[in-house]
Amino acid sequence: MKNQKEFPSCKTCGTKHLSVFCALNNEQVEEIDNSKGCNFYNKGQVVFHEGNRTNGIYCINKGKVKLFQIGAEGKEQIIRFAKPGDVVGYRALLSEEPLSASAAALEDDTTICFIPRDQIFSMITQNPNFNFKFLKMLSHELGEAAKIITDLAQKPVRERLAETLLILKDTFDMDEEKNIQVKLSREELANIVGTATESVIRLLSEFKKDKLIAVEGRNIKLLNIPGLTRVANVFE
Amino acid sequence: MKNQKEFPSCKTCGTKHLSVFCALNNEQVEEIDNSKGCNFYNKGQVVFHEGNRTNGIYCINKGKVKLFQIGAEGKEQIIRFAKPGDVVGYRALLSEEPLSASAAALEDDTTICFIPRDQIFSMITQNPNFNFKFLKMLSHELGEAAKIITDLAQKPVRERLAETLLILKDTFDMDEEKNIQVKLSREELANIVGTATESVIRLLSEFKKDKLIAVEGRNIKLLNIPGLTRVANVFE
DNA sequence: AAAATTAGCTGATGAATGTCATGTTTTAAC
DNA sequence: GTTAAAACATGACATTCATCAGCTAATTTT
Repeated sequence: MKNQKEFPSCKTCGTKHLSVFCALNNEQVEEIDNSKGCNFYNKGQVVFHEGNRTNGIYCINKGKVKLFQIGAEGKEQIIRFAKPGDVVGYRALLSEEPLSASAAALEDDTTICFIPRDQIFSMITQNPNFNFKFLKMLSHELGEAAKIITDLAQKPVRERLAETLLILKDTFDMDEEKNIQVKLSREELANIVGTATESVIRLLSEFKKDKLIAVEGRNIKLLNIPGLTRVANVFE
Repeated sequence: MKNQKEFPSCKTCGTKHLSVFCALNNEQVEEIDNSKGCNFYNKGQVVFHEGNRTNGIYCINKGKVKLFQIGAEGKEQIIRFAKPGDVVGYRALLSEEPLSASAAALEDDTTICFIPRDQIFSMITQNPNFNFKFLKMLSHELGEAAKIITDLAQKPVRERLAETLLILKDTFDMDEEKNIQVKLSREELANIVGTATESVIRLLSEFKKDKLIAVEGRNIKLLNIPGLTRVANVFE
């Protein structure tokens, strides 16, 4: 029963003010809290499977999650990441389509709440602010997806890897020593960039040689962010 | 004043039942009709520019439109197409971000209505069905974008071109003789697939040699759809 | 602790595909 | 109708990058 005491409550959830749920009033938070379920995942464990139906949305309370599709040759393609306060599974719920991606925990003790469909739909209908949060989140994501499409279609692997490192930095932040606060395998990096694991390994060494980054195992330190930005060929 | 007589009315618009606007009642259609504007575009003319702000959404009444971003080397990347009944510009409006893509007419006499922001927002708030149409449209588009990302990251050019032809068929239909009902330059095809114009030219000849398609100028006839599907390596 | 598995690394090689050059055809402009 | 411009086509070549093989280091399992 050790996990029992860590079972989170929406009322005291520190991620609330960062998430879509910040649009809810106390009464509505109470309602979510009563209807939600919560699960704990170790690194690598799958939260939901691409192709299945979902009956609610998942809210990350603790830990990190990757969203990925399995492509033509059974290869994983990482589409997106989620951290505390982020929700996943909402795309499938709102489109009433099967899940377009699988989700897996990136860390041990990843804690994820599940809010059933009916609560979400009723809040969307009742609370226009909550509704607009979803419209905004979806349309923002769609814009991000379009950028990724253009980059994948036009930029070479080297630039895409540099950009991926910068995106990971923006998503998960750095500590005081400029370490990106997420640990990914070379293979996972390759599955974001859309390249082979060996190419990631070689390019990381190049970046290291050029003093753009420092690497210790899965720990990546961004030594020269303007330099990386130049490599990534990012203007805006 | 020749165009005047072709100025469309929402009340009689044949595309209404196909579009998000099918969720509106007569009174609301009337309101949209009174507030909307309408413009005519010739082939190549730009409807809106990436990076600008939008103050409403665009509804295609007649003709075809491409949505594209300009990538790193100034190269066009086509993100999506729109045909009568489709709306464009809604992503930027709902996210309150600048337009993430430009839109240009693919045919002469393309007719596009503009519905101002306030009407859209007030209908979303008033009419839950209309609201859910947008949620569904956005989340569906997001799913499509994820598929495209995985394909761009993992499939070779040959497969992507075959898949593009099949997607164009699904989007714009074929006539009785299996001609895809949209005319694109080789360069535009390249800008969907994410490849060089020369590669598209070569691969189209290969498909032609393999009796998968017939080509006459910009007219592409799909002779063997199961064959193309196999080349595209599409399962679902 | 030993064995086995997984992850990381490096070099060699070849295939896919982008680039460049050039010519031809089609379309648009005058 | 002639000229100019754009689109299409093809060959030669260069480059990027994936694949394969083999090896070492780090984890995990037994």
